[in-house]
Amino acid sequence: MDPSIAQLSLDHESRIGHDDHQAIRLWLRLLTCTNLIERHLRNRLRGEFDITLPRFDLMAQLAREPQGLTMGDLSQRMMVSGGNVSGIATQLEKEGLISREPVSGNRRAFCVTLTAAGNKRFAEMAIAHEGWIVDCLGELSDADYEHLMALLKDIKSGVSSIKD
Amino acid sequence: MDPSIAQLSLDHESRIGHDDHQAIRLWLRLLTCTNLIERHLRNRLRGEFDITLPRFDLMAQLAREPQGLTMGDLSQRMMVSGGNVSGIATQLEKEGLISREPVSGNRRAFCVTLTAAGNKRFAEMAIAHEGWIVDCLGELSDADYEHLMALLKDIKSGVSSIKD
DNA sequence: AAGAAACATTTTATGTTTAAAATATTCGAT
DNA sequence: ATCGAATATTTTAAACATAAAATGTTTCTT
Repeated sequence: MDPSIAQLSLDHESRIGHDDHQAIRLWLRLLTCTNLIERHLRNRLRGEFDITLPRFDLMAQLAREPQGLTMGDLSQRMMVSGGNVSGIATQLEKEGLISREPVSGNRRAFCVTLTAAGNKRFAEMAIAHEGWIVDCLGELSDADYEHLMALLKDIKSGVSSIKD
Repeated sequence: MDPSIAQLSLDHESRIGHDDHQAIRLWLRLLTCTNLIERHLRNRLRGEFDITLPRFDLMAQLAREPQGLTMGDLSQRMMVSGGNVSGIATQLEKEGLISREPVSGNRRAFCVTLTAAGNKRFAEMAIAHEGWIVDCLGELSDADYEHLMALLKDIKSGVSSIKD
């Protein structure tokens, strides 16, 4: 086979060589799947709602907590740095989708909530978003869903237990 | 249960509500697993070799193609934009790990290859890198590996077939 | 009550990533 | 031969991400 043509696959698995190990192959496949889906969601959110995935994620957290969350709560739940949340919140605030108000009794913290406009907008987006995910993952049988969830749970707890 | 305490999990799955659908739960777990592993690899590469994951990925592509790749090849294989590859390559070139040379017969393209120093450095990193991945994924049985690979393959081909 | 430590957030500096514009080259169809 | 389309790359602007420093607040210890 012509070596210049042999390796034209377009994803991360193109990185593997024939004698690499099982774990690397699995990792690259996992990475490819996640990246493909994430990119799809990003493009859809951008194209249909003119919003980025991080902004959507922040709104999703707030949608589940009508009483609001502090910046620190958001940072923890989104697993990103506080500075990052600060920047994303600033933009959503500028668009009128969230509000940041002082917390009575703790002048360090802010209580972040969806505005009425933010709630309305998120409700529209959430329906579409769920549909896109079903498009990506909906072909699996119930048994496959369960098995995949279980395997990923094992991986997640394993990785979480690794110290830096 | 106190609702203010009920949802303190620290990952993307904190986003799910009790009546959300299967597909969303699976997607969030997939995302969490990938992000945890990716973050771990990033931190390790930074801490032990002072290199970023994208730079490592670019070198990994070149390591498999000793005759070199064009910028466009790299963009396709790494599944990132050309501008991105351009920036990453500029940095690696400055560090003396890759070289960009004109292609005879096509003055638009550049042939990118690992330098001798790049090859040596990559060989060291690749061994450590594989070890880290085994640390993250090594607890799975052979049967689980195979099953997970198969499930992810189905997802990958399904997502790939979705048009933008 | 005073000082130290911990907390909550923002700012700054640096780096990654993308889309889109700009530049330059090659190819193809008249 | 030349005009236009396609190709290959770089540059630019905007968003995202982190770590570290800065700011202000609260709590703990003495």
